[in-house]
Amino acid sequence: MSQKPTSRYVDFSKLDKTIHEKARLSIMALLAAKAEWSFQDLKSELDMSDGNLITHLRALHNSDYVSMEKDMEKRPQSKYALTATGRVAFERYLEIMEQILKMSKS
Amino acid sequence: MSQKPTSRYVDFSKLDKTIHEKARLSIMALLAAKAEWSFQDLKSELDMSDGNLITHLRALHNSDYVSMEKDMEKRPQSKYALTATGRVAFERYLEIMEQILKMSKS
DNA sequence: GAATTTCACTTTGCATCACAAAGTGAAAAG
DNA sequence: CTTTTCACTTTGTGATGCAAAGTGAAATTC
Repeated sequence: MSQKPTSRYVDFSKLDKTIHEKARLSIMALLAAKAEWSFQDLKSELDMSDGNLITHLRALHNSDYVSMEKDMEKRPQSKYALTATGRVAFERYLEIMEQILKMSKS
Repeated sequence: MSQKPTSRYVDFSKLDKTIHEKARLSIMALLAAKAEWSFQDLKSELDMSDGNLITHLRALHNSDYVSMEKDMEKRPQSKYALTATGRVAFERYLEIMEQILKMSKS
């Protein structure tokens, strides 16, 4: 069933495309470093437009990597966090990236 | 002149976009690991179409990251390698990626 | 030596996608 | 009650990743 033969090098195809995109990698890294972020904090930290940020957050949410929690009691203030799935996927991404680093340095 | 304020986190905007793209990152990593590659070897290692591969190689060449050397004596057999510029840019990319790894793991 | 294959491309075309700008609706602030 | 803030949504555009098919020259096969 698996068609790609193993090589001496890293299998780059395993690099999760959803995570690899720069903007989303940034978001994932921030969410991994601090548990919960508001939309506003992510926005000012990453310096992205509303539309762009929400689009990437939605993409990550659709992959079940990020949870969106709307706090409806206080004015619309959403909280974003990694899901368990997201954490696992991100760790996997980091592992492969680390292999690339190792391979590239030697 | 520089408008973006420094934050506690990694400055993701410094991640070289030309290198970050998956296909080109793969190429750069392979060229960093082994000095010279033929078109054919890159192609079979990365499992990419001709058009796709040459496009990415050309993009890297246009940024002066990769040298293309046509060996005209023997049938068209091109050799690809990192330029000095390319090596520096790639090392810089790896440094930033390493910061992201560190930050994400703690 | 004619036909086929290999190689390193080029061209074309499509579909995805990043991104910005402007709009929306509700709540809070003034 | 008007304005601002917040968390979005909608729309539009340009870039770009990628495959498929073509090209031309050299090497190989017959």
